[in-house]
Amino acid sequence: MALSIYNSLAREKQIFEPVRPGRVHMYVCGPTVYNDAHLGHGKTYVNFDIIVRYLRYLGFQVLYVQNITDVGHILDSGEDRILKGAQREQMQPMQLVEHYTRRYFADMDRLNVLRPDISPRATGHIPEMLEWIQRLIDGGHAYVADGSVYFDVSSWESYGKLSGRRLEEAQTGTRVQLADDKRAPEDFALWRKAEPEHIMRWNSPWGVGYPGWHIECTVMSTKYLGQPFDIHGGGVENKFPHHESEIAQAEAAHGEGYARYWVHNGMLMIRGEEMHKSLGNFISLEAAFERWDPMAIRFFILQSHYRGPLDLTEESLDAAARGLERLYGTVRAVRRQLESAPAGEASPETLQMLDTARNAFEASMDDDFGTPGAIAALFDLSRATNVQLGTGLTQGDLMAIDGAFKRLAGDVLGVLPDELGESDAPELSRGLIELLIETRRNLRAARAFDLADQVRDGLGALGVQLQDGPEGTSWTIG
RNA sequence: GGCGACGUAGCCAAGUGGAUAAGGCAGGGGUCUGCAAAACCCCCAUCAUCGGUUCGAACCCGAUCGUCGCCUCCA
Repeated sequence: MALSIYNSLAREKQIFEPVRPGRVHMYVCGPTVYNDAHLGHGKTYVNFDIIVRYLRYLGFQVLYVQNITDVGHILDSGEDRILKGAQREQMQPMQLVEHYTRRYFADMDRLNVLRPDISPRATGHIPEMLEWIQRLIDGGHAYVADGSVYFDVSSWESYGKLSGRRLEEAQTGTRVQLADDKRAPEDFALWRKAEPEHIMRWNSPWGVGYPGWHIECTVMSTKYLGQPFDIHGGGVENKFPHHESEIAQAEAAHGEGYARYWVHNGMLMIRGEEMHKSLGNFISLEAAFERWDPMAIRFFILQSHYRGPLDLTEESLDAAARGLERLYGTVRAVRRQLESAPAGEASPETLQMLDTARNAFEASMDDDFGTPGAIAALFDLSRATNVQLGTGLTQGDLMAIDGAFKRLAGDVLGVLPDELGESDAPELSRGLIELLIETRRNLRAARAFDLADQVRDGLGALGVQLQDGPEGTSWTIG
């Protein structure tokens, strides 16, 4: 079955066909690094991480570019987030940017988000932006006004094709409240004249200034991925005006065909509302990690479809964490049993079971990266495996099952660490736990259940859970 | 006001025209166990409301109610 992707530009799912056979060039709008990353960033970059991972699983050679926005952007209010952040933290702008860039990557690492192949910074591409803007001016799609340069939206007929938004002619004749040199309110800035107090500034043919918000993505994606490239991703809230403007300025300079597939992911909600500092429901990833395992957060994100909104509550995250633990339980049991299993090849039944799971997993992923269905396939495999576990599986069987989990839950979904639980514990702890388990076994044999339970409860209070099975007692740290 | 998305069990969340509406969490009943946990088995929804289209709709169309997003920076 072929991979299909929902293309925002076409408003429908389409069979994915890369520009270059076997290769995928993909760009995703990155963060503005002026503050700590929050759960919303987590959702977005986990969503796109899955796309990259699955494309690689399918055998594509993926080149993944995600920018770092380190230029303060023009706000009509005159504020600039990076400058504000720098003032707040008593840092130079570039120092602030460096600080938060590092923290961003550290957070993403914990969520097991693979790093992009290229993380270009806006400030490193000013010359390319100047060139691009000049090309737009030369082509009659941009104009200079008092040291600033604006894209002339009226010069580009297909403006609005992504967002389905038509320009409101009603405003054209009215007086623009904002002190602007724009000819039309919908025109957007490519280059902005710097006020004297603006620290981040560069020389340009039009005077000292700084780049507009949309131009960096167009310039950097094209520079590293060519034009056209395959996939351009970002949050839905960027569809307009950001992505719409990107398309216009890209195609006005280089002709139709900027990015083939536009992929937008849904927002993360906190108890039904968008996360906002002003709403008091802002949760940084760092804070979330104190309460939940990063893997559980990742798993929670993947249990809903990337395109939909995801409503987060404490209960729903707790529920996801318990579900993930169920999957881990199976993998642990498989690995434990491997230590004492008889040699032998994987049986046809086992291979059949894995085939079924893999087919269901791929069918769901092929349908616009349906991670919820893929996870359901893993739960089905988990149950089937648990049933088989008591039937004398061979080393071949167990290795095949473990391999499937590693591939699907580990490589593709990224929710299965290489090591689970027990082996993480320091050697001394492991020795002590084993010793206590042995003692408890003797107590039980002597039918001294009170003392045996005391040992179990005591370990439980320390976070060590015991499970009695037909082949002895196993333990996990949770 | 304009554009758009959504409303599926106690909760989270798939499914978007066809035979019993995925999966997880929680809950109930069992099996196993000294007990517990884990695991396994069984049970738990007619898809916001109303009206259409169709042999057939949660899935298509219309209306209504409700929630949310974008239209200004935002992942």
